[in-house]
This record gives sequence, structure tokens and C-alpha cells, in this order.
Amino acid sequence: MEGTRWLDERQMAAWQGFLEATSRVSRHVEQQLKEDAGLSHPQYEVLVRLAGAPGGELRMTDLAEGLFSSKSNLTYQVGQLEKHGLVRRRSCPTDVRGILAVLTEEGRDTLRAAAPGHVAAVRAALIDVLEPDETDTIARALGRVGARLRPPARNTEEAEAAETETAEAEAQGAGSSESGGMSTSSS
Amino acid sequence: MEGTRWLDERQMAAWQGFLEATSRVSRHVEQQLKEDAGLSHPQYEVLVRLAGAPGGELRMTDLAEGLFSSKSNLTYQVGQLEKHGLVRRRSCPTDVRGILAVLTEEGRDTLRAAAPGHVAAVRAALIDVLEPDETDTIARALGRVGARLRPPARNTEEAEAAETETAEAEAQGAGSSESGGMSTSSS
DNA sequence: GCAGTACGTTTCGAATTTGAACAACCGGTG
DNA sequence: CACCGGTTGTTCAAATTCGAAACGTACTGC
Repeated sequence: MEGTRWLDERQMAAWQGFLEATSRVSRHVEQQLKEDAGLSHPQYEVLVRLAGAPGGELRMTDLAEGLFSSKSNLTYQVGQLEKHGLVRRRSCPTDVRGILAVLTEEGRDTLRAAAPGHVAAVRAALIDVLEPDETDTIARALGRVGARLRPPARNTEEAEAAETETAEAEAQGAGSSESGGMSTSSS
Repeated sequence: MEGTRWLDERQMAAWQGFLEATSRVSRHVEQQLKEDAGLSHPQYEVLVRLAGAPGGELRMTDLAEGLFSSKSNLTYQVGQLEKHGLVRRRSCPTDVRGILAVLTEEGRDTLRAAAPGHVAAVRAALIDVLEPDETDTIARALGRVGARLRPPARNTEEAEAAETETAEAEAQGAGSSESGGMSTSSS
């Protein structure tokens, strides 16, 4: 079949730009985090999510959701964090199978110390390079792209209502306004 | 120092969207490629670059440039490709130190066979989800982001002229219009 | 020519990532 | 109570990744 719809020049540029930006930004951020705080990016994300959870603890499964890696990887990451004393494991009281990952004091401190440098790196690599309207477009467009590839997600009630417009991309960044969430709270 | 400039809501959404899109798109494309053609994405990129080069051969170093991975990784990837007979190594006639990676006939066939599915995956995951103006914005903005983080690049003469505006992002996508470059040439 | 430095590529060891297989456990059914 | 499908978290081996060190070779000045 000759019917393949190839990419035109603009689409090609978008794909290439996406690929390169992806690779370089990720590397930049990861490196800063490693050098400055001894954390990998996945590990940092785990800390952020724990810090944003009530009591600083979360079940492995809940932690895995929205954390873009496999289950076994999460086990590994939490294991590493535990080895460094930033996280502790506790069995879940209501479900013997469940394990709660708990943020330790040291973990909270580490996150607090790491956050400013991380935000600076994110700004330097991405945010401060974008014009305000570009920022909005990227948030909207890439939010849609990500949401569309999200695993089917067991229907938590009427999940049909909100389609692909916006709305969904927001449940993502919310909930972390304390230590490492990098939200607005400067002066 | 209290002076950390945190991210406001829109910037946060952009960063989160970027992260999620990055992760999911990359996984989607990689999986399609692996299942459909038995190639990893880096390997596919190597093939594309070789196919776009005169004679289907390129020096390792030239191959490494713009291929967003470390040198040692490139050695590994080419090694894998060679093991499968898609690429052959040949020592460079003008510089004994240099090694040329040469695309074999089988490699060319494999690429030709893999390209349509790959383009389809890229479309499904990213391109077809974007409005035309979003596509342009992303190409421009992310192109700038990527270019800015590009390693200093040894000054190839007057490399000062073109700053960070546009211009640079274009030398990236060009040069691959044959087999797997997915450029416009349908009917 | 000959030291000294820069370049091109690979090798090495360690860290990370993944998918598949596993063991224990929930909830509901008969 | 024993069974069954689905969940939860871990373990295992294999593949991939990286950075640093190792090598052999090219250029440079003397």
C-alpha cells in the first residue's frame, strides 16, 4: 500500500524538536539533580509525591499511578531511597498485602534542599526559554497528548464527561504546594 | 535565600505536560518499533541517518552528533545492528582511526519496511493530536529549547552569527528524504 | 624525527530499566 | 469452608545505559 501519510516539513520539525528537546532537557535536569542532591529524577518525583500526600505516606500502587515507570522500577527506586534513609516502609494496616512508603524527616529535608536547584534547572532548560503564549500552548497541547496515551484508567465514575480538551492535565500537577512542588509561593 | 522563583500554575502545567508527553510518547513509539520491526528507537535513528547519508555510510563520530546518546552507547547500538546484519563496519580510508558504519542491503530493506509503521505511530501519538498552529508552535519553541542545550559545538568558523532565534533548528530535520526519513513523498 | 597533546573508538564496571514469573492476599461464590 | 479471578508487591535474569579509563593513532612544535 502506497497510502502512507508521511510528515510534511512542519510536522517533521515538530517531531525532531520534540525528540531533541526531550532528550536534552531530561538529561540536563537529571544531571543537575544528581550532582546537586544525589537523586535521580524518578527518585525526586517519588519524594515530591510523598511530600504532597497526607501524612507523607502513600501506598506503592498509588505512588505508581502517574509515576511514569513500571512496578518493578518503583520497587527499585523506593529501595534506593530507603537505603539512603529518605523513605521508610510500613505495612498497610487495612490490607496486609499493601506497603506504605513513608517520607522520613531526612527525606523531607533533602527534598526541601533539592527543590530550588531543581526548579532553577527546569527554568533554565525549558520554562524560561518559552514565551508566555508558547508556555500555554505547550501545556494545552502536550497535556492532551499525554492524556490520550494514558492507560485506559479504570472508570472512576463518569470518566466520559471530560474529553480531551483540558481539565485532565490539571489533576497532575496539583496537590504539591509544600516542599518540592515548585508551585507559586515565592516571597 | 528566599529568592527562588517557583513556577506558576501555567508553567507547572507546561512542565508536567512535557514530562508526561515525553514519557508516554517515547514509550508508545518505542514499543511499536520493537514489536513491529524488532528495533529499538536509537537503532532506528541510526538506520535513518545512515540511509540519509551519501553512500549509506557515516563515521561513528558524525553519527554520534545529533544522535542524542553517549559515545559508548553508539558503539553498543552499532554493535547490535551489526549482529543482526543491518550495518557493517569498515575502516575509514582517509583516517585510520576512523570507523565507517555502512548500511547493508538488508538494513535498507528493514528500514523501508519499518518506516510506515513508525510514522503511523508518531502520528497517532503526537502529530495527529496537534492542531496545525500547535504543531508550528511546538516546532519553533522546542526547537529553540533543544538548540539552546546543544553542546557548545566547536566553532565551525563564524558560528556567532546565528543566535538562538530560529535557523539552527532546521539543520536537524533535513537530509533524510529517502527511505525512513518520513518526509513528504507519498503518492 | 620526537615528545606532547588532542582525537576516535572501544572496553570496563556499575547503575538503571524492563517484562515475566512468583507468592501472598482480597472479595465474592457456591 | 474451598475455589476463582483479580490485586499487590517483590524477585529474577536480561537488556540497556552511562561515565571513566584505556588504546591506538593523528597533529603540533621544536
